[in-house]
Amino acid sequence: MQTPAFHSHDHAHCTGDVLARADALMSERAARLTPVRRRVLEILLEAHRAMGAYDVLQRLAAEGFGNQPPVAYRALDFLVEQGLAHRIQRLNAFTACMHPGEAHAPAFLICRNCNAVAEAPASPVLAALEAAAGSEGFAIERASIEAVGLCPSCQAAA
Amino acid sequence: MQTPAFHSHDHAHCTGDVLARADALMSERAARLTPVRRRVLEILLEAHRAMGAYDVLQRLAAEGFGNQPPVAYRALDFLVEQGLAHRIQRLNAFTACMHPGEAHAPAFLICRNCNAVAEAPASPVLAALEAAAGSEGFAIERASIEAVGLCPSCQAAA
DNA sequence: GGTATGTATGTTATACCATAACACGTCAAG
DNA sequence: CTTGACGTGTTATGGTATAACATACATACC
Repeated sequence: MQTPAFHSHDHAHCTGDVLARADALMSERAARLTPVRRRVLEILLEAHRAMGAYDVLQRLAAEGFGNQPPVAYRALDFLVEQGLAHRIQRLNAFTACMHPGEAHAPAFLICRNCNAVAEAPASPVLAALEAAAGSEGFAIERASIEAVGLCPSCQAAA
Repeated sequence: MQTPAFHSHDHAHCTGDVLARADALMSERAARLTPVRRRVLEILLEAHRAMGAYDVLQRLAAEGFGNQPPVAYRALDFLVEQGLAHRIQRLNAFTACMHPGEAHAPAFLICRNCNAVAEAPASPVLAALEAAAGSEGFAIERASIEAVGLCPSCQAAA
């Protein structure tokens, strides 16, 4: 599977697909995809774009879950730890991972016009970064690679 | 000049050197390195690590400058625009650029133990990222590449 | 079944990060 | 000497994130 990218796609299908794989992954590990956590993942998948913690929280509260920040942050942190979601530093926001389970070093392409976020294949990027870090004697544990620019649609519009 | 890295170095020298080059750059352009801005740059250089805006503000206030957040943020934003400082998204913090003027795509190595931050040469990383983005039709304007891990000293200590 | 233990959720309170909007001062151009 | 651009100071507010504690729920073990 290539990256989901900015192009149109069968959204219901990709959402269901990811959820199913999330369930499978959580059984494999000893992790529990509780109602709040599952719902947060669904919300992220439905939105299909980066959402702030407080946006997620609002949705949760409207559905009878707790309405205090920690409720959202805990679920989001869990999803990030489990590789089911990613945090976009640049936007102080979160987005569902579109191919959970696969080992992947995420690189994000953020459109500054429409705010869409795509995951790009980042292995070569990571390799280059490892090389640069290695020559400094630095041991990388996690990396975040985020690019801001214009997605294809917004380039066309301009 | 290679990256400053995590190793010991003549700190007074690198600070003075960068300041001198900042002055030169500001004359070239039509930009003004006013007292507040210059002082903020000095503070960042002296600290030689990432500092939050409020940390900088505290220092400024103690020296008779304004003590409200915008004072710090405006100076910091100016320095970032001019390429004299960088924002570290991961830390909500700022750090002085160690080689201003030189075209450079910054990649940051952040030690999770001692919080030191080094700039690593990122051209290859950037190239790989451009390639990945290009295949999606995405046009990169700015990128932030940040790695969290352990610096050499903290690896040795562990 | 009952109970202990760990984990998840809910809630209060607070800390931290960032910017909008307006007032005042200064300096150079006209 | 006035106008306009820019920089700084200040008030107020908005957005992001977490510490700390209380409660509930699940599972495993007796």
